[in-house]
Amino acid sequence: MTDPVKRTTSQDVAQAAGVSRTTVSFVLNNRPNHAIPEETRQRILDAARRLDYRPHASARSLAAGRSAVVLLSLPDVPIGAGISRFVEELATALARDGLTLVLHLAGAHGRSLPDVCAAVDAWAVIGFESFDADTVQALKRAGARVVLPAHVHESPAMQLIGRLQARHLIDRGHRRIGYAFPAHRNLRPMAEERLQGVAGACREAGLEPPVVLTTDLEIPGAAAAVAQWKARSVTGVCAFNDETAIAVLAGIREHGLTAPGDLAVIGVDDIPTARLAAPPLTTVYFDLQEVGRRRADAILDAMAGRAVAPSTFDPLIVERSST
Amino acid sequence: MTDPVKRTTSQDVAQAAGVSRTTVSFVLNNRPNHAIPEETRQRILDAARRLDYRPHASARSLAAGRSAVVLLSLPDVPIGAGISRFVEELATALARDGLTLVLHLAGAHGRSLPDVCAAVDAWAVIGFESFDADTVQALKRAGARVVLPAHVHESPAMQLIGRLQARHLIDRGHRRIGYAFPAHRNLRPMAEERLQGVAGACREAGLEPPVVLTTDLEIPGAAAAVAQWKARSVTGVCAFNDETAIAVLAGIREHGLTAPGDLAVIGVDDIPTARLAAPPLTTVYFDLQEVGRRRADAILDAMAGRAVAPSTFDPLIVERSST
DNA sequence: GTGAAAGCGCTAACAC
DNA sequence: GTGTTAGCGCTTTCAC
Repeated sequence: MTDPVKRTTSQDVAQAAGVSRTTVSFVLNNRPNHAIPEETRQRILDAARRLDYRPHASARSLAAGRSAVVLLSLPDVPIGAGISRFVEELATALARDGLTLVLHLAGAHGRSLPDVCAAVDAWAVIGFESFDADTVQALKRAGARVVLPAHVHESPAMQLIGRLQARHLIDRGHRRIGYAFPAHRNLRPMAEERLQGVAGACREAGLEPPVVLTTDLEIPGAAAAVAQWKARSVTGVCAFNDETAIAVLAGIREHGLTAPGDLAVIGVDDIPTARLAAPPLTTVYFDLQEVGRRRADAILDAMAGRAVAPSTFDPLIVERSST
Repeated sequence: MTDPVKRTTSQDVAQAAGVSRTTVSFVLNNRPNHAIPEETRQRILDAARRLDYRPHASARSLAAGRSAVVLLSLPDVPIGAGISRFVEELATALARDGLTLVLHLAGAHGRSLPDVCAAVDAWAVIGFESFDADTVQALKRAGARVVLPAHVHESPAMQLIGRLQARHLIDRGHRRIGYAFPAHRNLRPMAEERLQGVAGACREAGLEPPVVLTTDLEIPGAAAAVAQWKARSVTGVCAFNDETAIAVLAGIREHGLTAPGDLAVIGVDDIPTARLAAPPLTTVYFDLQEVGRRRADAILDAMAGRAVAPSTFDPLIVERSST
């Protein structure tokens, strides 16, 4: 279990190739300045492969003064296919530059992000949400050289989603909009942003502000919200996400009503069960994979000291029968 | 961006406390042998706190010959609340022993697990599924000192889930059982295990083997499966998970039929939308948080060279109206 | 083109 | 009790 399994060191490779460790280092990191003859290069590469040599990460980062680890902080919310693809894309892009991505699940009781950052000696830390200034400072003190939010959940993008939802409803003639706010507290900040977008769209269309009601993921709660919306003549509701939207749909059925006739509802995320809802749920979809790709570029830019391109975002309405 | 922000070193702390680096090291790692006077101890601790000193992880693990990083490999499947809690629990337990947990999302294109293991210089690697012998070897070569599967998705546990589902149906008088197999290929191995359990329960009850049909997450596919089951006089189906079960439910509605009268269905996971389905879905729930806690103990045992306690598992039926 | 040598920040014998 | 010292495995400057 704790057997000290002798690691193969660059010394071993050097010996096997009949050169010095310096030369091995040069070849393996292909340093441009030192023109090493192809013959020697191959000999070293071969030896390394034969011995299954892996540079010791700690030693390497200690000496080089920079690690090759990038840490992504994920919020404590369900990780669906979208985020998975985002992570995948990011990991792949970073791998192309020799960087390795690891994840941290931001949770109440776990280790703090700066702690984790220090523990893995991360060179860059990416957040799915923006970090506040204190966190950024703490991360830098913990050794992170570049810190940046993923921007995915940043205001403009998040607001755009709400805006899109509301506009979809308004375009279909709804004049009184409801908003189904999530009960889960980790979701609040994101929800606030989206709600801003909905409110903005209503304002621009000359409508009253949305009737916002917190909706948990239980039928009774959802049914109560539906009753309220009906009482206040809301005809269409934007839900924070698909789960909340599905709860609203369940609330509608509970009253013996139907969507979209009695109340239209639109979600966000296009989770797999959205299309299986009764009725199939109209929702906003956005390609997190694409976002991941762009984020990776931004990180690479930041790491190279180049200017970071602002991130963009193209959410899309998937129209089904709930609206 | 790449500003070299001088790190505070143990030297700085030593200086501030007026002692040598050795003493600092002893105090901070509270080495038992060297009885250091409380007064000095406090002075050093204070200095460290004041300077916000964090030992450089790479240097530390290089010198100590062991890192404090534990890597958890997560399968490329949606990470729901269950797995999140498992991770939380694990991270918390490990943190109590000074260990830091980071995650790797096993995906097709990302970096391989041994690569990640080497990159973060992980001391232990935990898998959500069992690793094959080759992987274990590769991980050890990559520097992992203890490698162990999380056992969560191991055969006995997974089979138990299927068994439980089938038994629930059989107890309610169903004599012909169907199995809704997931279309997603990453889910196959786990699904095979669960199906084994269902088949076992049928066998024991003297029933014919379950009618297994692959069911994707679209209404047409699910409706087709439902038609088949009806044609083959299946009256109850065990679905691989709740999403698949919800698809089956949608398929049932598509035919103008109802659950459980025309076809009963039972899922696994108790996802939030399970209770919002039409009708609310009966499902198997298991407390991954509890599993995480036990796994953490096992890891600590393994790391301390103690015998690893076998993991156990207590899935539970959440009965709602779909059965 | 290749190698010798000096660290990176820390730990842990071993001396005092 | 505390400090001195020798590395851990690697990178990198500078000399050959």
